[in-house]
Amino acid sequence: MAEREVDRSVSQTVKAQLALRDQILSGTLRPGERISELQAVETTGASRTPVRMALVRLEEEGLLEAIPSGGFMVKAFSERDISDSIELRGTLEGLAARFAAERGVSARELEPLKECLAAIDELLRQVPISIEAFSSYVALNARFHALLTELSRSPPLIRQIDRASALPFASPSAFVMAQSALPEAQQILIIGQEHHRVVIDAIENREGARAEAVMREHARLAVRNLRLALRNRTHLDLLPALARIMTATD
Amino acid sequence: MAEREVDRSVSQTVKAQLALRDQILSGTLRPGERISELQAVETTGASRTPVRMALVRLEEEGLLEAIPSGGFMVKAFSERDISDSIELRGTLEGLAARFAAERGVSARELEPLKECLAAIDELLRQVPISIEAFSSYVALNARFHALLTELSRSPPLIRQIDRASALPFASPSAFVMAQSALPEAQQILIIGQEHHRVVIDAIENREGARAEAVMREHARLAVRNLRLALRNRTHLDLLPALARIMTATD
DNA sequence: TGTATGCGCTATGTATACAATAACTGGGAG
DNA sequence: CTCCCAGTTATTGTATACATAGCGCATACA
Repeated sequence: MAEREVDRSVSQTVKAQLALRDQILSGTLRPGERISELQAVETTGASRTPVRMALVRLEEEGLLEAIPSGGFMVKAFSERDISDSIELRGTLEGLAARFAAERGVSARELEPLKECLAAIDELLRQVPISIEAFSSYVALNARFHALLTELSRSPPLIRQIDRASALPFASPSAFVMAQSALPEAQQILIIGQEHHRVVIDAIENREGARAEAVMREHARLAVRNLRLALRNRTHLDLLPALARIMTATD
Repeated sequence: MAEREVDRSVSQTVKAQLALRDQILSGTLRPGERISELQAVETTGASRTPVRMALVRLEEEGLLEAIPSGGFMVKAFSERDISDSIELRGTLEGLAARFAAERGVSARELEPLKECLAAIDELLRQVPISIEAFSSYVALNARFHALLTELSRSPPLIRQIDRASALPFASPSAFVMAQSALPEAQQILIIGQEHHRVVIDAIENREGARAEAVMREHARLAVRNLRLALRNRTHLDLLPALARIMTATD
């Protein structure tokens, strides 16, 4: 190669990891397919060492599976896998909410959460919600969940929640995306927002069990709606990454 | 090097990973200490590439922390980190028990669990329990937890529980070890066994909420006893790995 | 004497060469 | 015609060489 002008500001490992993840989520690499290191080297521009590091990280992340005889393949997920992953994240977020409530949170710490809540309230006043408002909602919702997780002040728990959310279909955003495919989207967003409101109230009043319960309910709502959305196969194109990765027959 | 007679049956990466983990847990590498790749190459016998792979995996596992400027250091844990990790695992195992109960488990699948239960019952008939019986108990207890996890039939959940148990102090065995330091060890083992009995009963009767609740109680018992054991600093030498890794001041 | 700057060394990130194994293909025999 | 074995090829696992960035120490100047 002549163009040895690599960008040193970000490591080749990270670049390869991002590029490969993108290839998986965009469908360039299909589930079950073995990933050729050589091919990955060509498409990512990095050399074999950083590519291999990226592959290991993606395996730990859950997007790849190690092949016993060597190498990696793209993992395939069933509908059950996906709903379990959402429920799993909800359970962990429930624990985070409980920790926050039991350990106490200052008003100052709760402020960003309340701002998020208010911003979403504002968006939901529109009927029907616009496309732009919807993408704002997705961002705000992700922020709300991240802030809530932080409130637990438990590094091990935060770490696990991050890991559980790494799978694209288990992230809070995926939850909202799935909802968007349904005709009842607006109502669902409103219910979700009510859950957010209750969890803040529970944390403020140091009601651990209630905070936990509502977050778990929040996740179950997501699971229910995901199932509904998947029944309407016509809506699947709204969830392209999901449709591509969900090929296992359960 | 002249002795180029490496064992090809297990990869150098795995060997390096095991060796480094052992060095961390045995205290050769101390928390906060930067891990030198060169030194790791010398002590493990593998070359830099597998050593680096092992370091990445140990980071994902949670034993190491990446240093922004490059390289890895041994992570330090606080008492809070450790009790949170145990509660975290208990929460996940609770979800596994719930899944098993709700989704139904055949008598044949439950059989190994019941055998485990009976074997532990047998051990606990000894008063006081002997050292050999105690190590059998540790093994049987770990097996019980692993079997229970499997019953959830949820690969994503099983994966997360394995990850949560990877940290040495969060594994079911650590729980028992911590207990062993207490004068009331025998009683605690009996209570733990009662939890095991109840969770099987709940799964058999498809009582998801009860199965979940008892597993969470099981974890809280572990947390409580760990705290008690840590109060008795004289007992800390019974938990050497724990004492070494737990240096963060919280 | 203290601080700042520059030089050198060491350790990490990256690239590539080499070795070994697993898969595939072609040919031969039953 | 099919199945099995062997050879070849391609791909992964491992080792090492090279480049670069960061860190420390020493020296010089204020």
